[in-house]
Amino acid sequence: MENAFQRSLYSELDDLDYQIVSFLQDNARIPFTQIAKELGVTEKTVRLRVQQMQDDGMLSLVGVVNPIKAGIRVETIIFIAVSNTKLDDVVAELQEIPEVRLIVLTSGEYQLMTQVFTRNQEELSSFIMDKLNKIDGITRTNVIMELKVLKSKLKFIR
Amino acid sequence: MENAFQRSLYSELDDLDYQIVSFLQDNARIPFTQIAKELGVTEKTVRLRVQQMQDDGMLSLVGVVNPIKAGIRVETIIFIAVSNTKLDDVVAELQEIPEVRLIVLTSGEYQLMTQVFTRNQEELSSFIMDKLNKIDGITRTNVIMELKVLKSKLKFIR
DNA sequence: TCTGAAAATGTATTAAT
DNA sequence: ATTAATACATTTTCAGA
Repeated sequence: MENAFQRSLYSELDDLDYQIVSFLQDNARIPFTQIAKELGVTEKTVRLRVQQMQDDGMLSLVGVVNPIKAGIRVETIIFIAVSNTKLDDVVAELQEIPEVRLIVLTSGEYQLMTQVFTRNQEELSSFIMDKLNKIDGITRTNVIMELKVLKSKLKFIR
Repeated sequence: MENAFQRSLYSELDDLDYQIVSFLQDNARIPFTQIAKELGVTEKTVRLRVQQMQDDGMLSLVGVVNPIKAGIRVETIIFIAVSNTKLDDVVAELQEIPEVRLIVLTSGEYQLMTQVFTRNQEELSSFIMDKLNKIDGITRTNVIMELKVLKSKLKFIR
């Protein structure tokens, strides 16, 4: 019998993978048997595909905590310019700071973009004064407040 | 008998919630019975807490696809300045564009920060030329390439 | 806490490339 | 020859009361 789910030469995920993923994106704990029934394959097949995708690092099934609900009221983007010879050191220091959720090396006038979560303004100001400003090698920063998230498409669509 | 898991006055999540969450952050499909055994509570308690946290919007159990593995090779941050009267319209248009993963209203010289995912440079340039530049009301943009993610702490830690 | 129903797991087998 | 899908038996988990 013909297999309706052809694995593409060019994509790492085939039709079946995508369909399985689309269920799991909504609910990571949906029973494999239910996915299997909806897609007309066996539960074992679904389980195998999910396992493979996880092993390949394509798919993660994770619990995510809403930072707002967990008391994070202030989210900021801080761009950081660094003297070139100190970049590694600065990154190493930033990596140790819990308020720093994200560090990205970027093009443009600042080498680093960071996202910083704090419970309130006071925590932000003490982060900047007591931690950020004490790191050697930082030449300039640009603090941008996140006022409101207007769109967030976490789900991957082909 | 005293309850070892005190619900804090200041946090919406108590100790038990955090411990449950820390298991689910690693593996959203871990059996509740296993969490229960590790924490010395009943499976029912774990199930109830997870249900409550999900109902309250604190916790989501989701499948996440690694964009790199799914063919996304170019990630950019695009800051967008908009004439004030057109902000809503611009946001509405951006919301319809699939390459735009994230839109945040920000302080600073640009009102909007967006994150844009494309498969390659060509897709990025056609996004900018054919979509972004055709939106009425945008006065200035600043395109920043994400070169490398150096830290990404998705997990919430108290 | 208990219990039937549902789901997940493990093994062996078959099919496809 | 290797990889994936299926069938089925067993164990575990789930979701009520």
